[in-house]
Amino acid sequence: MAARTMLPVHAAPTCSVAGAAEIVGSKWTVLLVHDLSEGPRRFTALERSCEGISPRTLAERLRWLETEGIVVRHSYAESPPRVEYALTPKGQALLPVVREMRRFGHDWLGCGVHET
Amino acid sequence: MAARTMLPVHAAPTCSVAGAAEIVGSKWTVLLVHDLSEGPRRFTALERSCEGISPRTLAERLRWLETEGIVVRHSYAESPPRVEYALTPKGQALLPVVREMRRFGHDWLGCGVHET
DNA sequence: CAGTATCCTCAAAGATACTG
DNA sequence: CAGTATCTTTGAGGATACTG
Repeated sequence: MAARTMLPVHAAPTCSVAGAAEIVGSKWTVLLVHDLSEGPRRFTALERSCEGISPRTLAERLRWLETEGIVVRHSYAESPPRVEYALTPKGQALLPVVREMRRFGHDWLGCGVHET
Repeated sequence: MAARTMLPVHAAPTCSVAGAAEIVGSKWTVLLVHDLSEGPRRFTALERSCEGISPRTLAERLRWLETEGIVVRHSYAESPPRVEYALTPKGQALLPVVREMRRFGHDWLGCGVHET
């Protein structure tokens, strides 16, 4: 897919499925939620687990997820600086979707057998 | 989201979630599966229920879903011509994902309350 | 470490018109 | 009815380099 419009977000989609699709409709979004489901993660950790994402895209996605209320950013004024991202309750509400996606991938795409 | 690459499909994604995201990662795909979950539908019917999709895009999406084995096309040599699209077992396996998406949309996006 | 700043590519998909 | 043919826009997101 391509130039899908990822951002209208508050245009109140016609149906709940379409609304969820706006959010789920990105490989990165889903992957990030999946990663964060195991606990808070730092920028670099997410960068590593999302094979091939660029820092630009990662920062953008995280910012977007934050405005969607799916992720929270916690910044600790330490040295070296530490920032962690975590799921909000809304973000956690997305986990059943991710779970079913994983099941589907496992059952029908013949992959992910050994993964979490 | 935008110019997301929707088609690598057989590049065997790293994990099952990513694999499913390749499929679910389009508003249209999900909407079409959702529509077809109620039974076979004709081109024009799908065109109507997918508010705003162009015939070009619809035809393309359907073709893609067909090659993915998610949808079957049945063409009846009548006059006027009739073509119907239906979900395959693989396509039906996607329904739990759609169901969870709908639940999420309903619970957190405040929409879809009266819809199927 | 956790990002920004720039530049650029490229494919999804809209609009419109036409056809077997 | 069920699409195809063109043409064009658009914007996500990759690459790379730099910074508080």
